[in-house]
Amino acid sequence: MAERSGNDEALRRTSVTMAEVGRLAGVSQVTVSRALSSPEKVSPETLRRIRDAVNQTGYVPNAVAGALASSRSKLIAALVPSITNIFYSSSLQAFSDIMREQGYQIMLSETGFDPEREEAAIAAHLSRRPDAIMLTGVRHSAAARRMLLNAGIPVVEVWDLTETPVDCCVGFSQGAAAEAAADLALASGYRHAVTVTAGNERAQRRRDAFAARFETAGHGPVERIDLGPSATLGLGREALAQLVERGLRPGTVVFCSSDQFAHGILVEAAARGLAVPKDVAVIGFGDQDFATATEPALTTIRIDRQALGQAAATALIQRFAGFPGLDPVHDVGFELVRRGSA
Amino acid sequence: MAERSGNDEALRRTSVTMAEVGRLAGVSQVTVSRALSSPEKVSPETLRRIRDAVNQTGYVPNAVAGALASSRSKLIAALVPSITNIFYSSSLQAFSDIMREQGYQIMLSETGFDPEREEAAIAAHLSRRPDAIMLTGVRHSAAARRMLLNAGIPVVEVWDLTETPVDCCVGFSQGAAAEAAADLALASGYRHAVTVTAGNERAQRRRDAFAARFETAGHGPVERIDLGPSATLGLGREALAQLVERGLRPGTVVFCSSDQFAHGILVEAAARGLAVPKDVAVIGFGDQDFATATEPALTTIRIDRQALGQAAATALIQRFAGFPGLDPVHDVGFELVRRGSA
DNA sequence: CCCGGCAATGTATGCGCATACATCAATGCT
DNA sequence: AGCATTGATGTATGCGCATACATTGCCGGG
Repeated sequence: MAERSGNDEALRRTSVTMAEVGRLAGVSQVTVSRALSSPEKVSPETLRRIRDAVNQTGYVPNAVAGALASSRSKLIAALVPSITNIFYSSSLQAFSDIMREQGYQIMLSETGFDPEREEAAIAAHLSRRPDAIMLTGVRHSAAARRMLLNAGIPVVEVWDLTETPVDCCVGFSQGAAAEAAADLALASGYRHAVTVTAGNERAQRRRDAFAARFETAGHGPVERIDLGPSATLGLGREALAQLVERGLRPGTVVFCSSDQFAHGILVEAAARGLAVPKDVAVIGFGDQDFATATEPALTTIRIDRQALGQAAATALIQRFAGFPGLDPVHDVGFELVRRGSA
Repeated sequence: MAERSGNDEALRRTSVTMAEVGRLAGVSQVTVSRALSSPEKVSPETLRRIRDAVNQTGYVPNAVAGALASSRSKLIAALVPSITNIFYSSSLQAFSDIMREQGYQIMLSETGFDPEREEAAIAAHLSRRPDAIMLTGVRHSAAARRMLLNAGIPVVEVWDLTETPVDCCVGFSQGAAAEAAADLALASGYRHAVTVTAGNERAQRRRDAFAARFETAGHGPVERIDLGPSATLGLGREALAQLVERGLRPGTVVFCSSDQFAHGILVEAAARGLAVPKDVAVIGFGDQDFATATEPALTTIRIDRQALGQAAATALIQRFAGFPGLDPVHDVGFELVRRGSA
């Protein structure tokens, strides 16, 4: 495996150690260690010799040994439901960009919205002794919570808020966001509502909050179309098709758990010659990049996913720096963006 | 940090070790090690006591120490250009699902299509002594290649093919895929072509191959619209708008570097009352989930991203098992999917 | 001229585990 | 009965580094 090489001086199989580098530079292992981690503590001449030796041997520090010795791994565990879901991947991207700048690397696992998988992943990750862990959501199995508490490392839970985080959380109120959408729909005079919801708990909480608000206002019952775990344009189209077949009442607004569904509804409406928002109004969720470019543009709930990931990273960094008391609950909010579709 | 606890017996700060578990179970450290890694070598009674002790203490194995002692980390490094890009995230998902089943965990970094960032990420990852590494693309800096070869671990490069992989590669021919699209366009009678291309090297190779084929057939020159790094529906719309302003010739086909662009062109065409494929034909790339649900459905090049990730994982697993000679180059192919848009 | 202080380097140690090897008792075989 | 074999466990060791502490030489002030 990777056996070509040969063109290099450095073709050992057993990897180079600090001690070998030191031997070559005429110093001890510890001086090499210092030269790499705090060069100002080593004389310029020695530093030069050590750097030469490093280059000559192709030395790559063994961070495993370093982590064992120092009990700081510079690794962050990150658990997301799904990396193919732009919600999570884009906030993870912002999160890991900041962490990388600080010299941390990311160990990633997907949980598939499954608490059992999450629990297994937490156990696996904790055995690597990460310096911190990022979780998605605030609901975890009892065993998971126990492991996290015992680990004694900073923990940040993202995307949801709770009064009782394991350590701290960064998110927004799903309920408040959905209620804001309901209020907008009511204020705009829509009197019939349908929810189109993906099969995950966060989306369902929004659905329920939207429906409750709408029905409390005396306009109900809200019809619910619950779909599978993945939010696709095609499923959105089918949802509207189904709705039309069952008889679409004028003044109906459709509240979607993601912009993909909403977009599908727009496409299907266009294909059927229905006018949006006149014949059917649509509210999305997420404000994804295409939301401004649909026809009409999507009214949706914007979550600043970048900011969410950054806030999560910042929370951990603050904890590393020893400000554990700082804002255990951080609300990044949401923004209802009114465009053409509702 | 995570200081609540208290409700548990196990509220130490310095984490439990095998030796402590052993003390509690009345055996030595090594017996605990055996009980966990090969329980069949330990008597049932001892095993029971050890398991009790593990539960009682909330023992979490320290994989860092394990890795140092055994020089097997059960970690896989994975480098992708961008996790928010569904191309890479979905094949990464398939890749890591298989790896997880085999007991491996993933360390992830993004390279942003930047060889320098890639090189830095490779160095950082190799210091963690992963058991293998997955890279995207086959072009790497000289230093990166050297480090990879010196590391002496299996390396798999995905998404592209080359005769000279560092170790092995799994992908398809970008050029052949683009040429197939050009052939379809030519066979369908389109005589003018435009490319709409995102700012990354793989997309550009497809653009060039498409244009070359089209022009070689005597129909040129192919007009090129080169856009930024991210492929969005909005940019696709703008591309068509720009094209129309410059005077869209009848019988034009637009070859896009991604389905997002293609979708944007469909949306803009609809908004302008242009018929697809009559007034303008569109070929996408990727066969993303929405490609069947657009109006009309997208003609596109399908890449089986799942299969790609799985093949990459399989290649590594085979190498672990000691079949290093097996297919250093694995072509997963592509499929031209003809739907309504061209 | 002597001593305190600092800069530069070295020595010793252990992080928590896997692994090679040793021990010991029980068992089977001739 | 004697010996090899096997099962169950223990002892010793070191992976490669960080860290606490020790050492050495040099400089300047009193």
